[in-house]
Amino acid sequence: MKEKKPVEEKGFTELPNVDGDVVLRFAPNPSGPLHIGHSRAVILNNEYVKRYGGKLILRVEDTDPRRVDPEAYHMMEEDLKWMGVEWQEKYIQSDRMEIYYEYAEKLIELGQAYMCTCNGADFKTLKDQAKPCPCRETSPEASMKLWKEMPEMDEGEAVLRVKTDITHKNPAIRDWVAMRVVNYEHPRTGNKYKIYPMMNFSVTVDDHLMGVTHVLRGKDHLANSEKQSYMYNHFGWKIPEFIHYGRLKMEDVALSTSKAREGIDNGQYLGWDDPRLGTIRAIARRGIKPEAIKELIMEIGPKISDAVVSWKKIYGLNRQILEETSNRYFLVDNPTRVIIENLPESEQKLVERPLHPDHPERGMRKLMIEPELYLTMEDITKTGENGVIRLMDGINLCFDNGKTIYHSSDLEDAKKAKAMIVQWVPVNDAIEAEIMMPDATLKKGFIEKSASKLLVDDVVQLERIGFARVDEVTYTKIRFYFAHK
RNA sequence: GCUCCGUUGGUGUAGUCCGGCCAAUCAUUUCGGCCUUUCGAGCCGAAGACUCGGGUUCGAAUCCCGGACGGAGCACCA
Repeated sequence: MKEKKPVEEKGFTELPNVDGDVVLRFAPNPSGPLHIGHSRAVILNNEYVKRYGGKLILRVEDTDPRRVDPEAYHMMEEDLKWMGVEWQEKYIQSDRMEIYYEYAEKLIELGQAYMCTCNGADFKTLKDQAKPCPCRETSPEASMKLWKEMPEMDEGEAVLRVKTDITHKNPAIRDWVAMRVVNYEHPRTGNKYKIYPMMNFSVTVDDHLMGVTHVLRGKDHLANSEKQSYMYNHFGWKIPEFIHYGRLKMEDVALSTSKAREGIDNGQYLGWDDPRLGTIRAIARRGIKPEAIKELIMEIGPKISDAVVSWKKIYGLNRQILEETSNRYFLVDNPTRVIIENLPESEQKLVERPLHPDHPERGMRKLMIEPELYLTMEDITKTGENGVIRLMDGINLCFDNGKTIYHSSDLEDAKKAKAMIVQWVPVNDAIEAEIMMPDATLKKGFIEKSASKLLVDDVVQLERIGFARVDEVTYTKIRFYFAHK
């Protein structure tokens, strides 16, 4: 038995200022299914909760009705479950509108938020010069009055702003928007609400109310963390630890949800689980195991610099898992049917090969050497007219003028002739098979009979081809999704 | 342009806070060899890095200054 490698912790460093249990949250915007870029936040949060104890909150941030895909709510949960993530509490922000209104009013009363009726461009001009707009002087009473009138307003007529420091050296931080009017039907709440909180506002209220101790978020939120700090201070709330991780980029994969959606809509991609996409469901369908993703993220950790991950890296991690669990089968792709002219009766024998070379206890596969066999076209071509080819655990063949001729049966003969040793499938009981490749091309061929026992989601190693996940099994055909070599 | 942040082999990481034990860790990758009737695994070996320039210091990957490169933000998105 091989020893299982210990889980490398590497970049998975300690969280700062942990005092007992931690409360963490994963807070996605429901705009589509999760992709591998999300896995950094997902895995890190989940693993830190496991390490320190405490709880993980799933919070769906759907406060922009225009950016909500109703399908995403359940797709995201499916993806999280596939990744083995367990959350103890779940909130949906569109259920919490009244809470946000309540805190907006409190902030107005504190004089730390004001209704601003400037148009965006005017405000920006002033802001960029570190000058307050006239609305900043609005009294809490007057702001409150305007706030109450806000549901009657149109988009853009007024916003609620949180006071920060109008001279802050980073213009992005200056007096940010907390609430705005949105005239758009929300997939969950319909037209019940017109005033929606901005992410910075709802996040701050929720993180405080939910007792979040550590906020793990992408470094694109660096400025937001600073914006939010002002609001924490206005309320006298304790600021959680903010940890910003860098972006996770995948080689050759467009991760953006909007681009994927576009491609799906125009028929370029097969769906959210198209093998070319970087979505969690696409990766899952290809037979990548959640443990491989977890190990990847654990190695990268929560550091702020970006990480560029190659598929090879993921394949390597996945292979360590699959190698142990995957049974072996012969599949012949791009098949050519050969008829062996002079196959001796004595050589028409049963060949047995283990399902897994390291685990004989899993049993054997049985294939009959018969005159009619499928071989891969490329193997025949490479062998050529003068070469010898060996059927794995079987016999040696050569080709002459388009004919296939029995050569010998001893392995030594094959070695002497420098024969390729190839997989083969008897025509007699071959099962039709196809493999969906990572570039979404389809390979067709035949697989040996013993594969008929395979079940959907099994991952096997197709000898000399690579690892593949069983995607669909029918009476006449087995479809695989290719994982990697 | 402005504001912030980052930069260790092909890739990912350790080390950077608290300078010396770092001629730099581990993994993956690539290339050899052994083993093996596939691939993979295993074993052995090899390749390959501190962004650059100054400064401080007896001594710098580590501290300071400057440049380069890269990234993020500069929304009534999250």
